[in-house]
Amino acid sequence: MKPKGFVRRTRQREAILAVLKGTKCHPTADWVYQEVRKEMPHVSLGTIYRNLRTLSEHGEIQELAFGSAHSRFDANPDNHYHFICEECGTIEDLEMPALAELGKEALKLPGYEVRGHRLEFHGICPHCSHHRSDDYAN
Amino acid sequence: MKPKGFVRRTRQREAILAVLKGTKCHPTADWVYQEVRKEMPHVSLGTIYRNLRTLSEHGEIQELAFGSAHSRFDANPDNHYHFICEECGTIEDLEMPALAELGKEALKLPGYEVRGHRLEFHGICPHCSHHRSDDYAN
DNA sequence: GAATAAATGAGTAGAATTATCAATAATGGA
DNA sequence: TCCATTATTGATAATTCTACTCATTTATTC
Ligand SMILES: [Mn+2]
Ligand SMILES: [Mn+2]
Ligand SMILES: [Zn+2]
Ligand SMILES: [Zn+2]
Repeated sequence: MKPKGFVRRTRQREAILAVLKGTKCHPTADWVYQEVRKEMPHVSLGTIYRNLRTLSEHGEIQELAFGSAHSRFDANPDNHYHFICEECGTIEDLEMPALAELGKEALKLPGYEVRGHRLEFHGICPHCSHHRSDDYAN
Repeated sequence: MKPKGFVRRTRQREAILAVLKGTKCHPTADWVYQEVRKEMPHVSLGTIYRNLRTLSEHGEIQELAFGSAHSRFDANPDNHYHFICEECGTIEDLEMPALAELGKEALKLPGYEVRGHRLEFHGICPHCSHHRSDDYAN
């Protein structure tokens, strides 16, 4: 029987994945669009966005973004680390002290001038974890 | 004598900074806008964006964003770290192995389910570093 | 108080991303 | 091979976030 909600294999999706696998440049959606268009001139930009999301939801690629795309601001200008909830998007400070060794580790790269680093953890916050167990109780 | 290019102290900027200092929630520009409006109903959204940028350029606050706002995509779904150039925005993979201890460190937080972490270094890439010394040569 | 120019408010513009929906095409079964 | 189903597409409109414009206001120094 035909499963409901399965993922189809389309020429467009294959092309997008191939383009992404063929570069090391961590491209934007639009860059991928321009590349795919060379082989498939009628492809739609919406298709690119849709597939990039689908692919990353299925763990075939990853999206590098800060949570929900738009900027967040922090009154504390000193480097510190954050926990971001995948469910509700809240961002919380971690008490963990900034790791000086991390900077030194990366300084080994010849020619690179490392000025700082950012570390963030993601997962489920206690609040959302609660809600989830409520759901299972139904 | 009046210096040129100095930063003025305005009611709006003070209010924005006060709002930001008064929360731990890492708000968006719009959230700050709604808050400031309660005390200052005629404040403009443009003023909020302008000041948030000014304040972070002067190191009084920090902006949490992924480089140039829009998403980048990566064909490699496994966790690995990146170097981001502040000048040209290029993102490069680091050979550094993912640090397992980091996850364990954060797992100490009770109630949090840590699923992963992201680490990125920022600074100046060799290419831009070159250009910069060219500039000084003039 | 007057001169200066930084900053504001109101509106417009742009860029990135998402939503809509009729048409298309991938899939598994007959 | 043909069919029914429905995930996916292409084209376009709509949103959303952020930057820009410019006349007016206002903080700052003298
Ligand atoms: Mn913080
Ligand atoms: Mn990468
Ligand atoms: Zn949560
Ligand atoms: Zn660079």
